[in-house]
Amino acid sequence: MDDNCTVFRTVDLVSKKWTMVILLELYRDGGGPKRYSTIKNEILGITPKVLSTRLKELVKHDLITKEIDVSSFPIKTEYELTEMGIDFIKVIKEIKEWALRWKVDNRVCAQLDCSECNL
Amino acid sequence: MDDNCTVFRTVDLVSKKWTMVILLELYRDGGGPKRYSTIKNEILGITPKVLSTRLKELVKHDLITKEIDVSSFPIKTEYELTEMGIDFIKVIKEIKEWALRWKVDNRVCAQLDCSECNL
DNA sequence: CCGGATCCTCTGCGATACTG
DNA sequence: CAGTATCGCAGAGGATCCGG
Repeated sequence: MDDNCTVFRTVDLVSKKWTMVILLELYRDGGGPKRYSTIKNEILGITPKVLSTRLKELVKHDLITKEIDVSSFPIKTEYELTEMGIDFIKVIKEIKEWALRWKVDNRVCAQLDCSECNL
Repeated sequence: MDDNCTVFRTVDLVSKKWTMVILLELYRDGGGPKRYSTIKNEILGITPKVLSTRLKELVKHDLITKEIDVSSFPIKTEYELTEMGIDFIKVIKEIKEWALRWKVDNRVCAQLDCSECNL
């Protein structure tokens, strides 16, 4: 198995730090377009540089789209999952199912069944 | 969403670099126990330090087991997926399915349907 | 020999400040 | 508001070394 393998390269892309969390955030609450600042404020602990970097990667690989509204002030940028990005959410759902089967070690998630994530 | 969320923390664990590739390698060829050197030689590009670190993490979180055979010479260590680890393979399979749906961009994988990964 | 540990380098991430 | 600039540190890459 080397970097000529599709799965290998895909894993390398999506398993970068914060990537799945960002995708999950864009999926929550119905999956509509979300602004940079909204994402940053919802994801606790992420820094602007990393968020910016990840968003660019995701746009480049067509998992999300970026729309800039220049007419408004202040400038409004919105990110949204593509069909391909939405389809990837099922992977994260699978991770959630697995985690709940094997690793439920805190009361909050056990009670809520991770409903906060809207998964 | 913060680090009190089970999904959040699980993603942080499994999305570390090389983790999924290692799990996949332990699943290939029937999923029997495999030696440190075998894993290192099969996964092109991984360094001994990172492999060692990831294996420890995976043992700690019960996704794999480590068995040391002191009686033999040279000493033989073998790693093997636990039931929990095997169950996680379905996540990686889901990633493969997704990759093949959206990202088949090289002939090798398109032809082989990633059969080299035994997925 | 095998299964790592060690040392060093270098990219990547975290934290804060700042700008078009 | 949506990022970039800068700095410091942790983690990954590369080579070598070492105990059993």
